[in-house]
Amino acid sequence: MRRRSRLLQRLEALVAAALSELGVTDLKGVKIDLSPRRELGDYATNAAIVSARKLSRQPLELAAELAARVRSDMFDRVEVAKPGFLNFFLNEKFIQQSVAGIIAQDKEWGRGTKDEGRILLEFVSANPTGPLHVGHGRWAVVGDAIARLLRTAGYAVETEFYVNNIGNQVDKLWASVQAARAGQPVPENGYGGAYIKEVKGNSKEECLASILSEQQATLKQLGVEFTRFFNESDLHAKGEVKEAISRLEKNGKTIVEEGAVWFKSEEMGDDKNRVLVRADGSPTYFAADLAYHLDKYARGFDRLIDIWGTDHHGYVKRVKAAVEAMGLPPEKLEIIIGQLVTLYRGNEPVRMSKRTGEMVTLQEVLDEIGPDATRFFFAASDVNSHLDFDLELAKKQSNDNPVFYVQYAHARICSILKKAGDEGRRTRDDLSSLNEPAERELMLKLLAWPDVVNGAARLRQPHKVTEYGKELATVFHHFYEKCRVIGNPARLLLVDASRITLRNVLELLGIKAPEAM
RNA sequence: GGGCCCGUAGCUCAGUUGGAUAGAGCAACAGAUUUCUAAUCUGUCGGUCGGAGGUUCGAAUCCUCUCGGGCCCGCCA
Repeated sequence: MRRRSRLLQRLEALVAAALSELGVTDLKGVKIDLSPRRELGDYATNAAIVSARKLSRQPLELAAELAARVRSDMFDRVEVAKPGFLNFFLNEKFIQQSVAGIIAQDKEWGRGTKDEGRILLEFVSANPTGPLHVGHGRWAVVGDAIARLLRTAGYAVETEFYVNNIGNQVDKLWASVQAARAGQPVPENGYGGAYIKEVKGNSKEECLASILSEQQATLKQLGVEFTRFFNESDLHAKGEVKEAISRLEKNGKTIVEEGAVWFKSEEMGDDKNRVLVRADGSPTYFAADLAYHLDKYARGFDRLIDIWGTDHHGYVKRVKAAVEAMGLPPEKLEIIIGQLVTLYRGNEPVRMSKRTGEMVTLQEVLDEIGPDATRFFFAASDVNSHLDFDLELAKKQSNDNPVFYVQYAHARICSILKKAGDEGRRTRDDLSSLNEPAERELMLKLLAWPDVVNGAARLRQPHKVTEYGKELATVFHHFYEKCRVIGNPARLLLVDASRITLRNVLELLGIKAPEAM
């Protein structure tokens, strides 16, 4: 059973009980949701429509019977509508009491139960061969927002950044740095970016450390902190790469051909077999990555989540196959594939390549539009969608960017509460005077917050939170225009509940909730 | 050739475990401030949900085909 708000849980229980009285115990397909329009009530269920067929009954008739059996002081009335929907009209008192509960819960408002399990979330994992670019920014923001989302939903989450600190790429980096210092041209397949000349350090290791530390500084400025940075070299040092390969060998999943050791992924649905150990005896990136996953599994998490760019999507099948072949449960591993970011300057796409050196760094974007707008912008779109990031627009919009709209609502609230002073601190739980449409809309929107958190966490979609933030700000601003607050204790309580909810929304997104703007 | 993702208003995007009349921001136009923050609000304009079939009481959402765009198919990482 999905975790839901108390409000929805209660409605579900009522509907389930009524259905059960009519002989329906199968709840498959039965949904309870917010009504699309207020004339249709506050919440609605398709229970009668879905169940009618199982009973060979007319939906409208069944709906009428259900409506007669659903009785609660939660709502004033239940109406039956067209195809067979049941529309619930919530009782004012119930809504008001629920809103009063928000203030009591404060920072806990919207949080799930604490014991949902342990999750390891890996994201960004950029190579330490150059500055983070805009694409990394998307994963940094989305990954961090998902981590916060899952924590809010009740999971214990650790976040990890995998550092590929050995191998061809880093050798090429060092060669490129040396060439640049000697005034020589960029080596074959080397790195030609302008930053190469700036890299500090007198050894390969020092260069890597200096690049990594710049990446970390950028991430910190963005407000993204990792539980740990995990070095690929540690896997080799601890013998885990050999361990991963020998596990596959032991399970008969390898074959030696042309001098190389291959993982027999073809027989597990992959297009072809994959090399684990090259003919020269060195392990591939793939082998190290398997060791990394072996290590993650050994650490006892309930679930492992990786966020990868779509350019790695073909890699999913072979990693899952290998995990299974190592004798580990593949269903614990969840891989989120996100679409890439295309950078525009006006109508002109900006090509990004470390090789040619033409790129826009995450640091530059941060310096230009700031962490709050950067975070909101990246968190606001579905990772399944390709993102066109227009630098000029992002900069230009900085004054009517949605993030400021949401923050402004919070600042406005704080201003009101400050002005109300002592009056605002006179906490009375009597909200019974809140009966105007604008007040009701605001209260209902506030009460939806726990379900927004649950839904967004379950689907790993932080953009649902930004959407909710925009909606809540809109409803609040509307309320503000209609209803004078100061001098009305009940409204002050409602405003405080709005403040708490907005703050929790922004907190969940890692965006500041300013008290003044 | 095979695979994954996307296609919704002029622009950027929400809306998919199938629900009722498809939404918002920006842009454009017209308004609102003796009143708690105008970074706000109200109204107008704007749609063959890429296209064609199919399933269903019901499709932007699911299936098939098709068109368009992005990405992948290394003994690179």
